[in-house]
Amino acid sequence: MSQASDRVYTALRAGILDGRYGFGDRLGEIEVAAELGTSRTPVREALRRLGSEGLVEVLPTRGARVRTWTAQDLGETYELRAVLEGLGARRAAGQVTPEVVDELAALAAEMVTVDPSLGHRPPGDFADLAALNARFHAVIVGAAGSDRLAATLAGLVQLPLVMRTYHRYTPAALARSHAHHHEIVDALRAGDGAWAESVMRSHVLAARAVLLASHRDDATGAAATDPEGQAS
Amino acid sequence: MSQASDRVYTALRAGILDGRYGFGDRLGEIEVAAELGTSRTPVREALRRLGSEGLVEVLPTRGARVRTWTAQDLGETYELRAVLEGLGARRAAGQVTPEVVDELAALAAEMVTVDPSLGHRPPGDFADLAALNARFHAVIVGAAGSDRLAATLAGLVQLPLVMRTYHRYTPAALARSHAHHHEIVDALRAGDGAWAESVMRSHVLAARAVLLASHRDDATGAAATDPEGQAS
DNA sequence: GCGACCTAGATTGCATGCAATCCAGCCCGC
DNA sequence: GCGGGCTGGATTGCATGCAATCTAGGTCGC
Repeated sequence: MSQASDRVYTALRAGILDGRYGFGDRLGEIEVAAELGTSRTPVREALRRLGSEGLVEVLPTRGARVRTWTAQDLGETYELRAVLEGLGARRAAGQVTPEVVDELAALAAEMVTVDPSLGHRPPGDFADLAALNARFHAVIVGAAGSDRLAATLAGLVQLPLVMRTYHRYTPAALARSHAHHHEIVDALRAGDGAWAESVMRSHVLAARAVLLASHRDDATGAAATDPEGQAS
Repeated sequence: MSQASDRVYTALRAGILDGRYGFGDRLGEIEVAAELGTSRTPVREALRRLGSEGLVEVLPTRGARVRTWTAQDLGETYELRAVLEGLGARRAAGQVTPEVVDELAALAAEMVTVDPSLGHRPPGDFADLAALNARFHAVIVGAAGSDRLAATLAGLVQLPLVMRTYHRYTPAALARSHAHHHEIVDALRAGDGAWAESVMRSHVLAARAVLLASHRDDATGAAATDPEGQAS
């Protein structure tokens, strides 16, 4: 991990996720290399890697740009997440240990306690909620015990981080999200794969609806550049 | 596409798929570069790219090897294909044009005519059948109209090509495969997404069962190195 | 005789120079 | 005045040299 290539990859990825690089921004090899104090070679590798993950688009002989997302991209990605995370929940239901279920229950409970819309945090402070949510989903995918599934999902779950849409959730949508989390925990504890899969799909498709509605608003109104909050 | 990096990628990929490079074979940068008459730089990029697609595994400071597949890998990959191609079929059913359905029907019919088990080809000659089958699935994914789905599946459909398992299909399994193809065409023509999705999932899971059974045989008996035949 | 260390070879990772390609602006012709 | 072609600048793509790391073999010590 002390490899220069990994350092560049991590730095670029972080820069894209926290908005330091905006959509469509050009990522010149020389420019990035100078910025990170390395040569072009590791930068090239990092850019290609980010390209294969869909965070940047690399055009032959024309360099790399931070990928811009259309409403269709968002819809398709969440459709994939719905079926894949649903599969993960179904698999997890059949083999998850009580300890892991307890951990998920704790995460679901803690998410409620850090929900700004419930007055437990300053309004708009979705950082903790986003982190807990990401962990909740990661634990379930891990419990599914499929490396291939985890690898496939890895390239898909970064998108919501980029979009930072948690701050567009209405209190009602957040309450529904919490309810989904608790229901997923119950389904997993019951070992009911069909139930867990169904709720998880609903959960992701509900997030999809929020994101698409939010994106529509972005298109019509002015896009608020809120630095916090990341979506399901 | 005349880029050296692409040429190396294509050559390595072809070499892995047709068995010229066997499982676990080492792919040294210098060795491959000399073999293809280029320098190490494009070879490095091609290897990383193949690594991100799962065809080779790259270990830090230890080079790349052709990935070896466990039974679990195979099972997981086909499970993913089942839900993803199912999703593709469902989406396609809602928007496919009659012309594309006709093309699929033609492909399904032609697959029957080139099936060696039906006496229309020398025994063991699965090359045409595999090619037609790959095209059949690609057309459906294309008709789904989801770039993101297509990209995700792209990294998954290469595996059956590597495993070359068509030659392990029994005549009954092949007949079932043909029946699935025709049923998928009927479901698409009817615009019935639920039906199309269900059959497609069955189709892929049936292929999964064949592959896993075949893999078990490989483990017990001697592995026949058949150069032809590629699976669903 | 066996095991740990140490050295030598080989290979990957990084840096940098050069060639090819692309884009922008300008100039020329109509 | 306007469009097409062309040249200059900049950037990517490829090749290669050097340093860092790992593996394998041998040697020394116990």
